[in-house]
Amino acid sequence: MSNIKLSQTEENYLKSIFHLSEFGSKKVSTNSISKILNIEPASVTDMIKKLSIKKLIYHEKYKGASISKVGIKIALQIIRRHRLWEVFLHDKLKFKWDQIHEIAEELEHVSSDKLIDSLDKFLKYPKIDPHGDPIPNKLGEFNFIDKISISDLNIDEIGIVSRIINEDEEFFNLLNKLNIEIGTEIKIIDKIDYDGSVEIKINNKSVIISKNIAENIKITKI
Amino acid sequence: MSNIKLSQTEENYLKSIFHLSEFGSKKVSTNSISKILNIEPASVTDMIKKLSIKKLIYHEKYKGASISKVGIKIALQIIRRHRLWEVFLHDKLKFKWDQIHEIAEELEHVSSDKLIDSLDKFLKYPKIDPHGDPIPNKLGEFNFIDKISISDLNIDEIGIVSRIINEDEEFFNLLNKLNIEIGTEIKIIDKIDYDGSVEIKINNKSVIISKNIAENIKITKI
DNA sequence: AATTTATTTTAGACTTATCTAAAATAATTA
DNA sequence: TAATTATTTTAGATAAGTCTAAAATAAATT
Repeated sequence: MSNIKLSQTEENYLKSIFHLSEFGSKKVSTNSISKILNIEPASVTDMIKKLSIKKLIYHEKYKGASISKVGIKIALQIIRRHRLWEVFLHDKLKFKWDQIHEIAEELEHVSSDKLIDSLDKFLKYPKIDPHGDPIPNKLGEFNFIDKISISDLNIDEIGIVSRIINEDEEFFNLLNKLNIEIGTEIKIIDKIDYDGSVEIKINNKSVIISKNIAENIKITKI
Repeated sequence: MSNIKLSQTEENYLKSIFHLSEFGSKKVSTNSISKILNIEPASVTDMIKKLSIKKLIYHEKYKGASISKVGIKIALQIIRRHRLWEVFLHDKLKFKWDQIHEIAEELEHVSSDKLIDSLDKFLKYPKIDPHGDPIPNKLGEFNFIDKISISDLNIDEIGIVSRIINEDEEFFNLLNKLNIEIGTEIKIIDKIDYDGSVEIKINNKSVIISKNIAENIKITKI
């Protein structure tokens, strides 16, 4: 096993770099890491050096960082832990959808592999977390996520809500009000050219949602 | 609420001081903390100062430390978290009795009160952990623990195993072999004066256990 | 009681993760 | 392309938690 033991801080940087790199496909700037972690760029530079030495990322001065194969593997395990805990908090402890992220941020750093595999089993090997994001298995494999949002559907097309991007409480409340959750069927009634709003039908009721909302709801076309 | 946010390290020191002080009743020496945490006495002195400033313990130079009311309250919450996670690991994730302590040491520092109260509810408000130690409720109240061990019973008396002190794997395996667990009924057949060994009957089978073993098994007399 | 031994504290140093201010480099704009 | 602006890095400082070596105090022994 590649059992490099990382500090919580290193894990957080690595996870952020992985996310910013879009699954390892892009270079990541010092500034973008700085913003996402709310840490000064100078400190980010230090950590970039540290992770480079450990070969979890590659780095050329002034040219941004890219994540290595090993880095990706570790990042996926951290994400696996995070998402499994989210499922636990939501399904078992009955936490609301918008309250789970913060606690999972702490739980994800508990490092026992046996713990995570047992939790996975206990939860019956879930494939997605409560926001619809895929959960990597212990090998780091996962189902690709839906990239189509409500905005991308055409009039009369139908989709199933598969993933919610925004994790805010306000957004949660809004979706609650609209009766939208993972699995909800949505039909496009009209698309308003003026501002990109979309009229949709849910359970035979039709509502108009803004472009921003429509873009934060990913769907699987059927 | 007394929401003083402590670091993991501070929590570990406080918990150790609480345990060493025997529920706040005794003064605790620098050396004893040093030994239990495997940290040099000089470092312990530093932390004692820090916790004193926060009024979680009292300290007079060269005279040992004693834990304050607030310190006890916080220590009990850390213990509550630890023991609830142990129940979760044992009952839900099916971890063996001797494997839960280490993981609970990490989980206990996840700080959300809501998490712990939800976990408590999910586990149906357990009163004891898998070793038989009492779990404080959210107010810090708990049932007093049995202080009698097998060695303290007289011939022909009967007790129910209520608590296992030693948490080693070897001890776990031994108890497994002897068919002893929390709730097992034990009758004293004979006490051997020579070395303090005790002959006991479990499920109608009688065995002789050493003084040391007998002292590591606490019981409730019936 | 004086000496020896043990315990505790102080002093100074190290590591990790952070910061601010300034310097170096890259990117943008005029 | 030269000047300006933005980004990144370096340099030096700080806080938390640890260490070792030495000094101060307390406890035990002769």
